[in-house]
Amino acid sequence: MKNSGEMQIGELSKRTGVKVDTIRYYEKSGILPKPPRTAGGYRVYREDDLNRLNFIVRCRQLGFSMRDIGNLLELVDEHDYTCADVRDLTLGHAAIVESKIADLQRLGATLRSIAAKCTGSKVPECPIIDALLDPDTEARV
Amino acid sequence: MKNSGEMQIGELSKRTGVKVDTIRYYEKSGILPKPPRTAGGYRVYREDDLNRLNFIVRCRQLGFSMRDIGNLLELVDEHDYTCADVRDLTLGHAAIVESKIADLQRLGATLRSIAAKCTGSKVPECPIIDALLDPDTEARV
DNA sequence: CCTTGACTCTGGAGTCACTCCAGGGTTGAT
DNA sequence: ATCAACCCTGGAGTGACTCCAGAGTCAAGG
Repeated sequence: MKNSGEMQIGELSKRTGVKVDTIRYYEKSGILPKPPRTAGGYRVYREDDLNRLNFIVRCRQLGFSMRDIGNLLELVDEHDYTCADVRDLTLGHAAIVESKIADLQRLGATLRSIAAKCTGSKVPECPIIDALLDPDTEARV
Repeated sequence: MKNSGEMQIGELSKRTGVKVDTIRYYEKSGILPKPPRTAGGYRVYREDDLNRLNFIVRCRQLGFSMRDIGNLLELVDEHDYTCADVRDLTLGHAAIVESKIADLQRLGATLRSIAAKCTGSKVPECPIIDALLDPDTEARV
């Protein structure tokens, strides 16, 4: 691609770190627009697509679902969002993240406490197995 | 089921909180043994199955994958595990949990910091969107 | 004996967010 | 002319379920 901002899917992939297959998947899912094609049927992307894809990547890294991202992009595309809409989405997501952290912390504590009971010996009586078999083990997540 | 420990799938489901479909899925996946059937083809379960299923539930709640659980149960079934084997599996899993927690904590901090920039006003310029569009936002997970 | 309703069966499809593959076409350089 | 490196499509696979349609089973009531 000689032209300034134009590239094909491989370069877009390299510049965003998103796999080629995944880019096509995003297109099929509707969060990336269908790009124009060359005579040979190759997709042609521009800087805009690069930015949009980077946006998607960042959202995914932050744990937003594709549905969330779709909503976000729809708002952006329509220039019809309020900042409050977006903040709500973000804070709602942050709350989910918090509770996941709490769950995992309880989980980690349980795992460590049952592992700590283990002597590492070769006997077939294992406190970990026992703990897992015991209905009273605190293992609520 | 008049007999002491015998029950069919619905009761097993109620007593473990595992959906009927999921129990059948566990059977198909090989971590629950194929139970005997009545003349009519209904699965018949006993207390043993209840215990095993509770074990599975507890492991799943602790975040073990079905593959892990399969390995664990294989060891148990063969009476051929050492306590150290099991501890290794548990601690390996605990390490993964720790790193997930760290990831989520970074994630939560990023979400809160970008949401904090938001005024909630109705203007279409949104600091959250800007932050997401900005390639320098620290959003590594 | 018949019907009703609650239960169960199987096989298959759907979910999410990709990932991989086979079997082919395009492009640019040698 | 041929070669490697790219690109295309459609379909299948992942994990851990969940849901469904359409059919069969069983116990109780009329």
